[in-house]
Amino acid sequence: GTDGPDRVFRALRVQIAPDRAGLVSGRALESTALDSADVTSGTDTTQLPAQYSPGEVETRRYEGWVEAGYFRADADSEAPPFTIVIPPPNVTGSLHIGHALDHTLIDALVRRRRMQGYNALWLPGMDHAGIATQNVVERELAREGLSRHDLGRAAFIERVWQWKAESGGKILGQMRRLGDSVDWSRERFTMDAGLSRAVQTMFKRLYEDGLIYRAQRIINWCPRCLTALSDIEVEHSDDEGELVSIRYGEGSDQIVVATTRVETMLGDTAVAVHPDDPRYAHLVGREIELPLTGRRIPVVADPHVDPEFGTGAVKVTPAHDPDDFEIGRRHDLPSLVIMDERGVITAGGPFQGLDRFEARPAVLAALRAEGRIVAERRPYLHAVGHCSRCGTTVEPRLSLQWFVKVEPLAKAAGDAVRDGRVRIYPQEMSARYFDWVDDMHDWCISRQLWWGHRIPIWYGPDGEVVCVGPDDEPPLGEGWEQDSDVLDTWFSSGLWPFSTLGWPDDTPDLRSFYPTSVLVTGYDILFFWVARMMLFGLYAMADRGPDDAVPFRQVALHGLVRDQFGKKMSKTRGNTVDPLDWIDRFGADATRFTLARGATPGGDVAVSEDWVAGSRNFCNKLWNAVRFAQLNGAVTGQGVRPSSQLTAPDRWILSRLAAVTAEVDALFEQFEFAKVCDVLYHFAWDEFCDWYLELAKPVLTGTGVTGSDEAAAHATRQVLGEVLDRLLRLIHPLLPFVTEELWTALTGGESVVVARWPGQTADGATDGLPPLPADPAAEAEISALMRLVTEVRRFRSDQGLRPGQQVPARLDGLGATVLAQHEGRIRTLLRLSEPGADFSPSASLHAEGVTIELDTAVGLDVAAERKRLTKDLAAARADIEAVERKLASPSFVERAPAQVVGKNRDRLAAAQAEVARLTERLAALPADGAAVSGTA
RNA sequence: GGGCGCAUAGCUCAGCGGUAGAGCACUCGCCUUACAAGCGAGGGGUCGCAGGUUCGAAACCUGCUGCGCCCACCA
Repeated sequence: GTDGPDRVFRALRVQIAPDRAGLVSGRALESTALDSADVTSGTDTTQLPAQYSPGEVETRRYEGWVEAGYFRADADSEAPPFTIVIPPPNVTGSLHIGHALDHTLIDALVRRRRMQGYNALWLPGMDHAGIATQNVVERELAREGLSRHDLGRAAFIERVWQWKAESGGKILGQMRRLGDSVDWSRERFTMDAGLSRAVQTMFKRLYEDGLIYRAQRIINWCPRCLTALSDIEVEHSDDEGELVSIRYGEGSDQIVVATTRVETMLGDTAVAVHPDDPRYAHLVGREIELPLTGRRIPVVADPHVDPEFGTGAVKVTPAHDPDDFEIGRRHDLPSLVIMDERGVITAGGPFQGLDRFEARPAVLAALRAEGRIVAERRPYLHAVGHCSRCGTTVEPRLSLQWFVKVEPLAKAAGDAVRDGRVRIYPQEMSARYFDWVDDMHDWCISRQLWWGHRIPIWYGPDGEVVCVGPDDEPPLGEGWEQDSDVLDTWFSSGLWPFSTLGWPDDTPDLRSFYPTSVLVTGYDILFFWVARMMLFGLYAMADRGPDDAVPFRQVALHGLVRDQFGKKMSKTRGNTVDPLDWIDRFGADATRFTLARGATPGGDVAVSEDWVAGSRNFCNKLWNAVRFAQLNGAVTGQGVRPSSQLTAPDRWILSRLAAVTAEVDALFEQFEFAKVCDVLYHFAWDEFCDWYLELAKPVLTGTGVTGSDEAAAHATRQVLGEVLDRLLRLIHPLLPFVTEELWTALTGGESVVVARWPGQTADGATDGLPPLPADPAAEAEISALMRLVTEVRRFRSDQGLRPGQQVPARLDGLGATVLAQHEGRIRTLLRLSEPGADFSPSASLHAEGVTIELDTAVGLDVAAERKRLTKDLAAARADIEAVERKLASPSFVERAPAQVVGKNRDRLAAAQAEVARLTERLAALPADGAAVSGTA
């Protein structure tokens, strides 16, 4: 009573029938026995389909893995830990293609470590994303004609939780589709009770250490979101504005100031000039008239003013400009607030109630009417800050906020990278990190929002301020009230590497899995998130000592996903990609491979549908390689015979696989995902499929092989099985689904997810796979064979001969040797069925290589051949010239490494031989057309 | 305004001191009994420009040009 796909599965195993393969694993036999009905239904119908269909496989496999508990880490394990915490996606929406990239890379790292025998934990979770989520839900409410104030704080928060349940569920579903091997038993959310405890604990510690303080400051304010923003939540862009010069004062007491924000003049409380500026020395200390207001304001001298810029005089608006605020402090000026939290003028008078952008032209007009405008420059490009969430122009605003005193924390965060306790990949990116960490302003952490961690501060009726820890009782009684603000969402994300493991409690998870191993994320949140985790991790976990307090040992940064033209993806551009769409149409593996394949360290990834199709084709290639292996009775689990009993192609492919395995290991350690993909892709496709399988065919089918003996065939079946077995394991971290489907079918093993990695294993893991023998001799032999075959094919193609048509060739030197050893294989590769004839070793063995002889009697094209030979000759001559020039230089011979000189000598000899051979062949060619007689 | 990075085949990119590479696209020939989502062969690049260092430069240095990105309180 099973469904179709399962049948295909068992059928696969049936293919490894004992009579074909000789031996087969017990599991495969069991499977065979389970469903004898299918076995008898005939081999033709029970073969693997010719194409891989990911859809059904992926969901079935994923659920199977979760049920089997493969992704669950064990805090009591003896094995060395490997931990990655997910960069928690915002609950605001769904995962985009950038997440898919991030998850693909993380998953590949985690899966490899798991196979290597590490106690691997990938901890999943999500971020409550304070302002972003609140905005989304508020927008939703707005569609119902409601505002959050209509609901009230408690009901609104309830509503956000509801929203989180839906949206969060969607995200988790997407992660399953991607194949993320996360430990679902450890899923976290930044607003969980446990994490809230961590937030409160952290706040209290910082507060008690004097690292959190409350102060009246000019902060970035979003008049739309109605909250403070931190510096990094402000995005600057060069916007068109106007630079207006206004005359303040009258007669000899006049001074001209320039501003881009005319309307703020209503709040001016001084004019500042440079102390050494002779032009205005006489005015310093005097009061002049401020237009439109009837107020008189002082002229002060402040070194901040640049006498070179504009008129050298600055209007000072302490309540609405951070610089001016500082000047105001230095000169004890009053701060006059002329705007409310929505950016509406509250200064009274004719401008009362105007929005800041309406007030600007209105004030300008009024000034002009009084003849106060000296000059106007427009358009005037200058940097303007915008809210990173909604794009609204940020308004500097004087208000009472909570801040983290960053300096001591940032110093430690910088040092951890400087002295190598945390390594950033690629290293060049650490420069950016230092730029920021070494020059960080205090961090404004209070937000005037409802969705988030409430600031754990209570104010008493008599001005008392009490910080309430998670285990403290909040002060009760008349007049006590909790601060109404919430914390910046990055406050809780900064705790993520340890709050998720149980901190502040000393849990087994925290002991086992902290510090985490690698942090994988896009360079775009290096400042937002990575730096904050460094700040907080080093502080909170300081009792572990400097080495183990770090939140992660390595930071692997990747880039942004871009479209096929390298353009940034954006909704307005309409070039965004939904990862689910690609997964539906091409499969999760193809989607993952496409992303991984472009992932150079720190580099952006350009993708398009064509590339995904290419990756899908690769999956299909693997599928068919296994199909081939099945049909030919590949054997796994037996290892391979000693080299002396193997054919050259067998030894060659094993040797190559050994090299590839080592290469892949080294590349993974450097987070060179693109190269890992490249190496595996070319090994699997070019070397294994295009050459090895073709070479194995005659052995396996017993045709065309000298002696065609069964022992050799069995040895090759073992090699075929062994190579595919290991290859699938190597690719599994990148293509988890196909490899699982194929590996279990091929080997009868339980799951490749928990199969042992073919390369390096964790310290203490004793059951690694034995290393494969390197065999340089076999590699040389087979590459000679490849050259020979390629040369003949090229000739055939040049001459327009049909495949399989006899080629009149003479083999010299190595060519002859290769042919003598591999004639059967070569005949198969060249589709030459008849033995002997025009294709045989020649008696003339004057040099290495192949000589193809034109037989005009059968109508071969002399002109084409002459063209080819001439071209090759020119290339060879150019080569000689270049190398000779090099070798003629005494300084080259003296100074270049001996190896390089030797290589060049070899190259020269080879090129000279080539020229001789080509010259001879050219001379031997009949005149064009002349020899083609009527007898052809 | 400051800092960083990039300019290599039609497109996207790798190579970063010793014979110019990949994928896709393109041309030609093939339904070869694993795969036409395939097989075989091929064309295509004075490595942005100008100097310099070196026996040797796509790679190192300088300048220029053209693009990105990050940071930023110059009114």
